[in-house]
Amino acid sequence: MANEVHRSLTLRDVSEASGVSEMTVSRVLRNRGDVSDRTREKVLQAAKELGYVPNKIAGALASQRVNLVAVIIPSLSNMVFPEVLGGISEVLEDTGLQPVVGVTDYIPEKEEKVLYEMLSWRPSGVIIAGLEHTEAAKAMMRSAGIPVVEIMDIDGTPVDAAVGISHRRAGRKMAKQILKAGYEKIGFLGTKMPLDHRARKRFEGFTEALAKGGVEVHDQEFYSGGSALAKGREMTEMMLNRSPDLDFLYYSNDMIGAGGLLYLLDQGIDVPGQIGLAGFNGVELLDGLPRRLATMDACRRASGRKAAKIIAARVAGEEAKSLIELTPKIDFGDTLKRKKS
Amino acid sequence: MANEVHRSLTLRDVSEASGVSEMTVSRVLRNRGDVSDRTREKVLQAAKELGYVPNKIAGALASQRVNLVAVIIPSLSNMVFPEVLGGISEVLEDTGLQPVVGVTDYIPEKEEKVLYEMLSWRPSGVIIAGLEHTEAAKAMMRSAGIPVVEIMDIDGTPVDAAVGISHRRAGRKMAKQILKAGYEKIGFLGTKMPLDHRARKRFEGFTEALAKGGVEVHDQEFYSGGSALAKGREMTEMMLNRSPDLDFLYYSNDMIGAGGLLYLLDQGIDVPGQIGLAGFNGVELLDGLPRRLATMDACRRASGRKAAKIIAARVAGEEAKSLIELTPKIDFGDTLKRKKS
DNA sequence: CTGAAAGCGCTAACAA
DNA sequence: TTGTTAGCGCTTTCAG
Repeated sequence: MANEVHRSLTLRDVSEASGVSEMTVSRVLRNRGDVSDRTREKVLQAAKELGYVPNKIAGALASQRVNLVAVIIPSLSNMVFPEVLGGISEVLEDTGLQPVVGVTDYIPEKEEKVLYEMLSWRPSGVIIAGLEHTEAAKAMMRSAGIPVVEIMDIDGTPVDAAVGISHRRAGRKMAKQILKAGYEKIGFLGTKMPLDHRARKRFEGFTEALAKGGVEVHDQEFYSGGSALAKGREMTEMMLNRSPDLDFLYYSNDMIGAGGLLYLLDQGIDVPGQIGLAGFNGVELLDGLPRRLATMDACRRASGRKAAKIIAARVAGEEAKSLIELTPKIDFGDTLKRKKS
Repeated sequence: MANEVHRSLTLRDVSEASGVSEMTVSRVLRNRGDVSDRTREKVLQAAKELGYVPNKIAGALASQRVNLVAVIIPSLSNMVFPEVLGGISEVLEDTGLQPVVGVTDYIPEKEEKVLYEMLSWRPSGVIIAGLEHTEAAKAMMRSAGIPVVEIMDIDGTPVDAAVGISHRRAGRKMAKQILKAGYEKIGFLGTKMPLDHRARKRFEGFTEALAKGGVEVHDQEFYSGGSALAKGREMTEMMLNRSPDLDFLYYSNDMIGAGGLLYLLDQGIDVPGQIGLAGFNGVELLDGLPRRLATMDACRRASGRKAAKIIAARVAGEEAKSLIELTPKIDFGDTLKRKKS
């Protein structure tokens, strides 16, 4: 007993214990087909007593069906992604599908590897962040023969379906509001991540719309690593020392924006009178700060939900819309003047 | 072509395309056994051209080996858990094992379900948060015949192996420091989560150590839902209105502690002179706040790493220590006096 | 170094 | 309502 090699229980064990054929046991355990109440009882009883756990590997191989949805995201520590995941889980919960998460750390090669790894388990669908992937990755997704939804961005060409906001448009929108409020000397602070395409697109849209208003970004600063809040503080200090005449700071995310806000408040600077601020994301996390940072919500939960719905529909053999643009709303918070000064 | 039903490529397709037996193709693709360079070339070439992705389901069924490790945690939005995951991934990365995450939302029944679901994929090991599980869950883990590591807590009896800190001891330790610094009227603020056993144990240890010093918790308050930062602010305000004579506030996590800190600073209260504060966790996220909150680090990354190492060792057939207690360090920050006042 | 045969544990399809 | 038969796509084992 003690030294016995471990062997999982099989249908056969349950079959023998209950005196019912393997096939019928299988039917009971899956709630498929008609089985008499008496037989069902016997089977359930035996399965429970033995502590039988079905082997999905064998099941999947035999049925050619896997109830898994591959979800591939850049990071878990960004807060953004857990929320997307929440939306996905919420919808998948009552479809019999299950999300399985893979993380890429914003590295295309890792994304490719993770994708390959996940596809080798033959999931029923893929939800993947962004529209930028290696050629090999795109090829894999195209030839996998399963629904693929790219989320959180729609500025580009999806492999199959896409759900998300236009970051370019988001950048433009914020720029317009800033100009409208009368700010003129604008600084930008962001992450040093050439591979964060969404941040890049926001920045592009932002500068483009400023340009249309005859304004250009006056100073900019990028960071990498470390605590975002602390970095926001430092960068803001550096930038204002260098360019004391700035009247607006646009941050590529709310965390560094919050750091900047705390710094300015420390310094006794009038926000948004003397300097206005805006971030991006709508992070609920920050709700308790002394002022609410102006921001724009990226529709994370909704993205997750809609993407999951597309997958679920397609898996069920239904048609589903394949391009959904969500519209982020600006939240002026307390750090962006609302009218021309 | 267009209406063709999708069928994944198989070893057989590669075999035919390369003119090499399926068996040899399999060997090449897994780097197993000796294969001549020429054959290898042909196979690799064919596989690449076809875009073959191996079917791990079939592979796992045939080999009775699955390179997956089930990781079961209460939540992804808690920040704590992504860090643990980081530690796990870091170690598993070079072992050929892959973490697969399941989330329980702190609900025992959901934990049981998630566990069942994951075990049905026959993973090579389980890493699960906490020591409290339903009887059924414990039974499943015991009879799965794979290594199981319970993490983030060691106050209890593990099913198999355990890695983590003693939350009871952590609570005691903080209480002692608070008393030592001379605080006497102490309030506690936490989450209303009867199922967060670790927070509960910290609280128990805390009150116990205070009692030894002849002090008891003077006031307490619990919250649920909402932004932790904002809640910390509100709760602190409420509590101080109710009990203005408090001289120390102990929070069950850093986020609400930070909210409290911001509130006190707003009010112009002298921290830590008039009121001292402490939280729990050592959240790097908060580094940019005006003051550093006193806290205690929960060794999250280390827990993940050690747990993964135990799994990896056991999977490799090696012995591995099965109870590892990590020791959290107090960080006094700027909100806890260091000597008797 | 390469190949053929036998199954992994389950389910689809059909038969009784 | 229940049982039988034949695989699913791969790897193990053993034979060349």
